[in-house]
Amino acid sequence: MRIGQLAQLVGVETQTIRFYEQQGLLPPPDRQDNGYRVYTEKHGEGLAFIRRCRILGLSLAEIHELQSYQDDPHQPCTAVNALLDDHISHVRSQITALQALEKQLVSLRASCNDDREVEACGILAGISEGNMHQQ
Amino acid sequence: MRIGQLAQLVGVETQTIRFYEQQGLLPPPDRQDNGYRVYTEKHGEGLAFIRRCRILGLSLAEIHELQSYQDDPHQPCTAVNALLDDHISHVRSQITALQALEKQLVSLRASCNDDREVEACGILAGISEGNMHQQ
DNA sequence: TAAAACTATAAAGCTACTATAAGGTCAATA
DNA sequence: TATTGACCTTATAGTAGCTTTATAGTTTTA
Ligand SMILES: [Zn+2]
Ligand SMILES: [Zn+2]
Ligand SMILES: [Zn+2]
Ligand SMILES: [Zn+2]
Repeated sequence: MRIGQLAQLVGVETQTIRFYEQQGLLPPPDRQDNGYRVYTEKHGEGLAFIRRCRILGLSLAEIHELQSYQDDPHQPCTAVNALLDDHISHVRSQITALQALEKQLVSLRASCNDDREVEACGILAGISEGNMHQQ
Repeated sequence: MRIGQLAQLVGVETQTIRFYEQQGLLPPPDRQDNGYRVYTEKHGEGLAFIRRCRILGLSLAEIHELQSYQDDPHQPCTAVNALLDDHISHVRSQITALQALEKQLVSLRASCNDDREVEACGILAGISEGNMHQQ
């Protein structure tokens, strides 16, 4: 299987596959005589794993960590679970921060209607005066 | 006022100030004979404005846009209000996406306890098998 | 006077790709 | 046979918003 086929199979661009290889997330495949990469089914599984992790918002570093656990299958999986717990709390704190931000933005938006000049814009005034609620 | 004092006043690093100048967000200040930048109060206000915008999650491009409106104070402020509306909807869609992600992560987390080997980890199995709910 | 603290520029690093450039390989076609 | 087109290769730069590093000159302080 060449790189283009693998890319289409998993739904990724070819450059992304080379990038993962370069980052050490995908093992370097064999090459044909002409230098073309040749992939096996295992590479497909590895790449799909990476992509599903990315969809879950895991960083490449976190994925690398998960892969290192997979290489040691008889260890307890405590670290895997902890990694996910950490990630969940990251996501939750992002949500909290964005919700606070939304509140600020909505209240700022309420300080202006559409019938003013820039000079009198309640939004610009609100930002300039710095009367923003601290989070 | 030199760059270090301005930085301390606004709570920014000196490099950040130079960066904003380079990006065209802060007007280039006068220089002393030795080349040191000399800032006025206006620069302080401008920098504080940028920082408050950043706290509100506005991009440098959005800030630049706001500044261009400020340069034309007798235009109607419709564009300012629209910019904020757009930004609010960006933030809201981020929140929605993250909440969906959190759900997925929590359900994945529930598929494992702490007393397994990596081989049998419900989380790694869940990711590998790809039985993830589509968003 | 010499060290500490400050300033300057330029360039690289961070994340996770994406895009571009310049070129080699291969099968099918005119 | 020449050439088109689709595919592959590497290397390099761009994205956002800084932060870090390197190297060097200046001012302040001990
Ligand atoms: Zn994470
Ligand atoms: Zn307005
Ligand atoms: Zn925005
Ligand atoms: Zn587990």
